Amino acid sequence: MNISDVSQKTGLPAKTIRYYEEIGLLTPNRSENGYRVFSETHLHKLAFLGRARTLGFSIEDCRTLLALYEDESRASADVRAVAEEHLKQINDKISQFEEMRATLQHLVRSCAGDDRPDCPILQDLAR
Amino acid sequence: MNISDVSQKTGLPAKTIRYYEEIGLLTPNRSENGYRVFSETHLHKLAFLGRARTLGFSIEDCRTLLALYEDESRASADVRAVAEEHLKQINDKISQFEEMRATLQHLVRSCAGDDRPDCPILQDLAR
DNA sequence: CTTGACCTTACAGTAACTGGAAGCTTTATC
DNA sequence: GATAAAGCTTCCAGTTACTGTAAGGTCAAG
Repeated sequence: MNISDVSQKTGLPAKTIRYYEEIGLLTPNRSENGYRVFSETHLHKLAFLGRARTLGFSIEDCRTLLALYEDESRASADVRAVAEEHLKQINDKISQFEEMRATLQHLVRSCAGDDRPDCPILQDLAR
Repeated sequence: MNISDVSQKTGLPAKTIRYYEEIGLLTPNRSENGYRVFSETHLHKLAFLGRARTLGFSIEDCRTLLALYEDESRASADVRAVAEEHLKQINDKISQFEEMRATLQHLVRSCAGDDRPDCPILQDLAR
């Protein structure tokens, strides 16, 4: 399989697939002309990576998860630890964004939004 | 005022203040020895920037907001438009993170987290 | 007069790609 | 068989908003 087939099947841009190779997440074979050749295994790995990225895992987490995935003697505790840590970070981020949202909503609502210069939003920022 | 005073008063790292100058958000004066000298106005601008960044506005938004702040004849509608757009983006992000959270929570809960290799998390990623 | 704190610039690195240029290979068309 | 279009390659730069580090000038204290 050439890269565009894999791109199409996994939904990952070819650029991204090349990038994943560059950082050592997978190593496709090469045909004589230098083109990358992907196997079913590579396809699975890329799908795995795509899914993990969709769930917000960092590339380094992905590397870890991929290693665990391939380690038949892994402990599920190790996998869960990675996921739990990530979940914690997501919760933190949501909290931060919700705080921003609350403030912004309040400010937007209190701003007339007309052609006059008076603006509670700017007043808040400047306080 | 030297940079460390400003840093202390605004809570912004000196590095960040220098960076803001570099990208043209403010232009402190210089004393003979080359040290930056900040006025009260600079201090206000930096506080403004710090607050805007806390609310998640991008640097480019900050630039726009700062310009509006200094434009006495601004229309509050322009300010509100920036804030509303930003709010929309935050809402999008929250939605995305909440989706991740829901999936991750489910997966974490369904994983035994012991020394056995069976793991629903990996199964999901590999599906 | 030296030590330490503070200031300067300049360059590199971060995360995870993305865009674009220059150039080879393969495939389709005439 | 020539040529053009599509697809592949590598390499380099740019993105966001800083942060770290190095090398070196300046200032206040003892």
